[in-house]
Amino acid sequence: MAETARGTESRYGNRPTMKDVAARAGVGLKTVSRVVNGESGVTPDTERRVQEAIEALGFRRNDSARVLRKGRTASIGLVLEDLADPFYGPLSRAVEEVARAHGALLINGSSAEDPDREQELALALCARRVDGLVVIPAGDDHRYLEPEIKAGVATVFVDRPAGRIEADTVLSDNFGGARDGVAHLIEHGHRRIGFIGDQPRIHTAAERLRGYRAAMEDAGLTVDEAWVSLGTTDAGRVRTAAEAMLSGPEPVTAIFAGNNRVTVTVVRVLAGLSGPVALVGFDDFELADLLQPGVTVIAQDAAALGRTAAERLFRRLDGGQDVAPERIELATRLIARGSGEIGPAR
Amino acid sequence: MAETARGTESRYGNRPTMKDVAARAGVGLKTVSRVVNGESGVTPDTERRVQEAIEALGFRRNDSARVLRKGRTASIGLVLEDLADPFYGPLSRAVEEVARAHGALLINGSSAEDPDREQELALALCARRVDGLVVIPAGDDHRYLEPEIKAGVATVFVDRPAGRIEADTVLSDNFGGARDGVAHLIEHGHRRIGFIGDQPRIHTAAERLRGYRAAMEDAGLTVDEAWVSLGTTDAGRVRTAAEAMLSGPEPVTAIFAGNNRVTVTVVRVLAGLSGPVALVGFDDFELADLLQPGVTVIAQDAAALGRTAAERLFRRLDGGQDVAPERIELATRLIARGSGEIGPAR
DNA sequence: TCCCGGGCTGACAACGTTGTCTAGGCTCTA
DNA sequence: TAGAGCCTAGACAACGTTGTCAGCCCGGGA
Repeated sequence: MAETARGTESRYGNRPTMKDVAARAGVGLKTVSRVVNGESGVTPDTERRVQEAIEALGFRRNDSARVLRKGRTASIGLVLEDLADPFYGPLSRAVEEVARAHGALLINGSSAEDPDREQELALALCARRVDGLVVIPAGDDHRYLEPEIKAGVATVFVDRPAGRIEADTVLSDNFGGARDGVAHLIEHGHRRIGFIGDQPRIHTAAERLRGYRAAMEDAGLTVDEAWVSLGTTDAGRVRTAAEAMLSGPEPVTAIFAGNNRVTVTVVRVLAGLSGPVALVGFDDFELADLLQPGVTVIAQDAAALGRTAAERLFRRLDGGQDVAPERIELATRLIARGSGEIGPAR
Repeated sequence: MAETARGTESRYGNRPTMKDVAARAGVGLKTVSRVVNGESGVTPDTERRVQEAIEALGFRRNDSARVLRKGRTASIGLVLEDLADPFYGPLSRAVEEVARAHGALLINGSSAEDPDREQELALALCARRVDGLVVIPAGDDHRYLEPEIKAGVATVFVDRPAGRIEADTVLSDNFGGARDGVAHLIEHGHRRIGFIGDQPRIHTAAERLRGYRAAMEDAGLTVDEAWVSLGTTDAGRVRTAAEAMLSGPEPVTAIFAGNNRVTVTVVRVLAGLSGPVALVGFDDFELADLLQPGVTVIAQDAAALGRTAAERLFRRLDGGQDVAPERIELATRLIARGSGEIGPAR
């Protein structure tokens, strides 16, 4: 009825652009841009007219176009193993907080521990032109990221080191933590100690196993290979492994569990047993203190890992493109709660 | 030394574009586009030349530009309360899986239970032109999303309903679940039952309280307002509340905990007590079965909430823009483990 | 009165990609 | 052998925004 000549004023699925706003406010395109971005040099009266048009049309700036023009997306990517794993929640959250403090958005995805999926995800994030990337590696060859890093994508690896490329890395002291945990069991009189861990191709698993062996060796103990079990961390596999090393003529009297999932399964197995078996687990978990007995753990600080990595990333973005890659290792902490202090049955 | 006339071949921070690839391969721009997108109509020989140029330059398509041209981003946003909360991990993961199945990327952010931050985040996601939005509301007024929804952003609310707008919503049966849980305690002989919940402005908290009151009323019991405590779910507040209702001349003999964080804190309080107090908590949590006694809970299926919401969202994106908003309510399930079956002390 | 300077404003190109359209070369058939 | 038809390839505009630059208008000083 009124002026229909104006064009596509917000047809369904057809969002208004600055051009529409400009037309409606009777100003130039660039003036709208100035108002939207809070730049100076616009008369209060003009600004008001533009604001009204924005309001009326429900305009929102298209950041894709903006990114295209400006080159930076103000977003970073996070590739982790599984968001549903309680270890990664706090880590992810910490990264997000740092990103937020730098005005960036976090895009994340789960690799499900699959190297191909990790690569697919990381490259998809690069295609969105994230400014930086935090990666918890699933694979062990990251040369596919080389062109991206060279092109300026700040990249930091967390929890596990990058494979076959130089890059910033933030790790926990997996070796030292495991060694301390096993030493703790040895101190309490154990000689036959089992180790149940994740697949050996995973760096953390390998390091923790190394720590186990080192502690045993330091104490002059020989490891019976029947005490060592590596593989997936699903409950069935872990249960079988635990039951195997707890039975037989020379059963282990203590178990070192290689990560939180393993620990929980082992707790369940031990709960069905009569005799006392000692347990120390890598990774702390909620309620560990409320179990009977409380579960002694090697705690790593997931939030600190995330925070450290993200801060490193933004330091690189804020100028320091050419600093040499660094490897940062965070200490672990033994939290004694009882399960590690059980002496061996005689 | 050789041909420098070619231009900016991948200067640091200056990524190669299709134009660069085209120049290097000696073909037209559009041909590169065809190869990159796997379109047909390119000679094997030409394709090989282009692939080599891509490889050599480390080219990767700029999705920002692509999005700008095509209109769809193949990404959806998730606004939730806190990624570090174990309840949201599986939910987020479920949304991600559905998104992945539809070839979309998930961008998520935490509102930290702050309505302003929720709005800021949701609108930032809209500015990135996500195709859809899954929101776990922190605020109770979502009219700010109206222009976005009208413009075609498929939006689904989860866990709590949208405020003051019509939109798809996926909820648990908070009222029914709480009523069942409290009825369970009443069945086991309790008459004085406490309720510790989240802030009443949060929909789930209000519904659960309503369920509590309904169960009490159904059983002909009067609620002493000293038994009801609502507020933040930090451990200090909850501990104080629990201790208050457990002391005095007429202490409660059972507690219904309004969510997982409350439950855990209450478990800790009860662990320090001598007398038996019954407990039922809303939300299941890992290891609930391993505590002594096992904790009886009302379980909701976080993954199903996320999956249902995401599927609804994509159904809307894949054509059904104009279906009327729907409210889907998922059933809860009482899992009896012992703590709810304790009879009242006499 | 004229000129100069400063403050607002808008025209225009560019960012990197994709859709459309046209040109050219080839094969196949009559 | 000529024409039709198909297949490959490239030129060009457009997506929505921002940086650059030039023009306009107004007030003040000479």
